[in-house]
Amino acid sequence: MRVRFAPSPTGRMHLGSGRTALYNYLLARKTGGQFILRIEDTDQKRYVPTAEQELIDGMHWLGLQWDEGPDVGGPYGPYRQSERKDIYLHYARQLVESGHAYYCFCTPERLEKVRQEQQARKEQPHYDGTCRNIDPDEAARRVARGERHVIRFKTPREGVTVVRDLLRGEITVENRLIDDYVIVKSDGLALYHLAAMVDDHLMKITHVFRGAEWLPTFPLHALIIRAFGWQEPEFIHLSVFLKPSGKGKMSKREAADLMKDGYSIFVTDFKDLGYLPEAVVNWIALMGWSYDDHTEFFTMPDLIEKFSLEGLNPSPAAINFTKLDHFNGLHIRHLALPDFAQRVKPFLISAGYTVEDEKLLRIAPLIQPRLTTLDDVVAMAGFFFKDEIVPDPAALVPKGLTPAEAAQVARRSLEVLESLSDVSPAVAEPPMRALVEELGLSAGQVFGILRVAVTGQTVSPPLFESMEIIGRDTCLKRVRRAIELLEAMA
RNA sequence: GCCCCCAUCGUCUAGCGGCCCAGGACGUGGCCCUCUCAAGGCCAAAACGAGGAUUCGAAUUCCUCUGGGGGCACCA
Repeated sequence: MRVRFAPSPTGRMHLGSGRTALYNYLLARKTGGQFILRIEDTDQKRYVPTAEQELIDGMHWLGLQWDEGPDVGGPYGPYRQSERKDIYLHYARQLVESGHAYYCFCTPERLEKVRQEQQARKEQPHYDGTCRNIDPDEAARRVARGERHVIRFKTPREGVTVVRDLLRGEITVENRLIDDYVIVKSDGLALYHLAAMVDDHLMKITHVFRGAEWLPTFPLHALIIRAFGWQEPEFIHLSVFLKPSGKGKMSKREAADLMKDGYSIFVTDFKDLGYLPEAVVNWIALMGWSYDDHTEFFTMPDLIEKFSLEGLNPSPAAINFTKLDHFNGLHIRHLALPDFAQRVKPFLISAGYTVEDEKLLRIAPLIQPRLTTLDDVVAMAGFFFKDEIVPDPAALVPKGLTPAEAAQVARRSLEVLESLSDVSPAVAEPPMRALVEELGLSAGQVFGILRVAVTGQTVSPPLFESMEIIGRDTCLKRVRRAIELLEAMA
C-alpha cells in the first residue's frame, strides 16, 4: 500500500490536515507500505514561504515520519510539484492529442463577463465552450505562434460518471454538470486536478485520503484518470472538522478567539499550549474513526495496530476541546516519571525558574495526576523553585477562624514542627493530626494555614510531601513569617 | 440558485433487520475518598430529525421532506 499526504503550503497546518496525515501514516505503517509527503505548490500566488517548514515541524511533532518526500528524496521524485512542471505539460499535451483536452484562448476578462451574465440569469457559472470546437490544427498553430492560452479538459456533454468512495459507496454525477476545467494555466503550470492525478499515478499511490472538499470535483478527477487509461487508486474522502458549535468551519476570527482560551486549530500551536503530541494524536484519530464501542485510549503503536478503514465515519465532526483536555490528562498520567519530568521542564524554565533534575524528579509524582496541560505545572509547582514566597495575608485565615485564632494555630503548629527532626509525611503528619484533634478544628483549617504559609498558594500538591521537598528549615522560616503576618492582622 | 455529501444523547461515537424501552466516552449533576486541587470509584439525567414504504419485526433497507456541511476559480 502506498499513500501520500499532499498539502499545499499556503498557510498554517490545520488540525484537519494533521488528521489526514495521521490516517495516511497509520495505514502505511500498518500494512508495511510507504508514506509519501508531496508538496502541492503549483499556485505561486498563494505560496507562503514558511508554510512548508511548519508542515514538516507539525508532522515531526505529531510523530509522523514519511518514507519519501522533498527532504528525504525517493524513487519517484521530485516531490514538490513546482519542480514537476514539464511532467504535467507532457501529460496535458497527451490529453490534447487524444482529444480529451483542448487549447482555450479566452481571456480572463471575457470569462468574467460570461460568468456575470450567467449569474444574472441565475445559471450555474460554467465555461461556455467557445474554444471547445476550434479545429485542433488551427489551435496548434495559434499555440505555436505564441498566443496566450490555457488547456481545458474536455468533459463529455452527455451521460453520467460513476465514481466510488470507500466510505460513501458509488456517487453518480451527470457529465453536463461537470465543467471544462482548466488543467494547465497560461503560465504553463498545471492545476491540482491534473497535477495530483498525474503524480498519484506516477508515484504509484494506491489509496488517496483527502478532504471532503474534493468530493464535488471527484468525478472530474476520475474522468482525467480514465482519459489516460490509468488504474484508479481507491479514494477516501474525510469529512471536514466543524467548529465546536457544530455550525460551519472555523473562521480566522474564531481561531483567534480560541487562542485566548488556550486552544488552537493549528497543530504547531499545541506544543506551547502544553499538550502532548500523544494526546493530540489520540484525539484527532477519534474524530472520524473508532475502534469499538468502548476503547478510547490509544498510543501511536496501538493506532498502527488497530486502525482500519472499516472504523471510519463519513459524517462531519465538531471539534471538542474539552475532550482534548481529557486525553491530555490521560496521556500525562501514562508517562513514565522521568519522561514526564522532562516534558514539564521547559515550561518551568520559560517561566524563569532554575530547575535541577533531581528536585524535579521528586516533585513529579506529586503533580503528575494534577495537570491537565503541561503549562499548569507553573501554577501548581512554581513555588518549589522560588526562594521567597509572599503569602496573601487574607488567604492565611481559614474559614471559621479569626486572624488571631489563626495566628494561635500557626504558633502551635510551629511548636510541633520545631520539635521534629524533619517535616516528611511519616514524621510530621501524625503529630500534626494530633494537634488538629487537640484544637478541635478540622484538618482543612489547620493544614490550610500551613499550606498558604509554606507554598504561598491555596491550591498545592499534598502538604507534607511538599514540605519535605521544600525542607525543614525553609518551612519553619515561612511559618514564622506567616505568624507575623497574622499577628499584624489581628 | 445549482450540484455533491452527511444525519444516534449538548459533543465524539458504538450499532451494519430481531442480542437495543439503544452501549461507551467527554462534559454536566450527585455521592464516596480526601489537608486544598486533582486523580480514582460509584450513581444519575441526556439521543435514533419528520413523514411515508418494505418486513412477522427497522436506529439499522428504500423514498420524500427537513436540517447541517461542502463545492460551483487560470486556489488547493
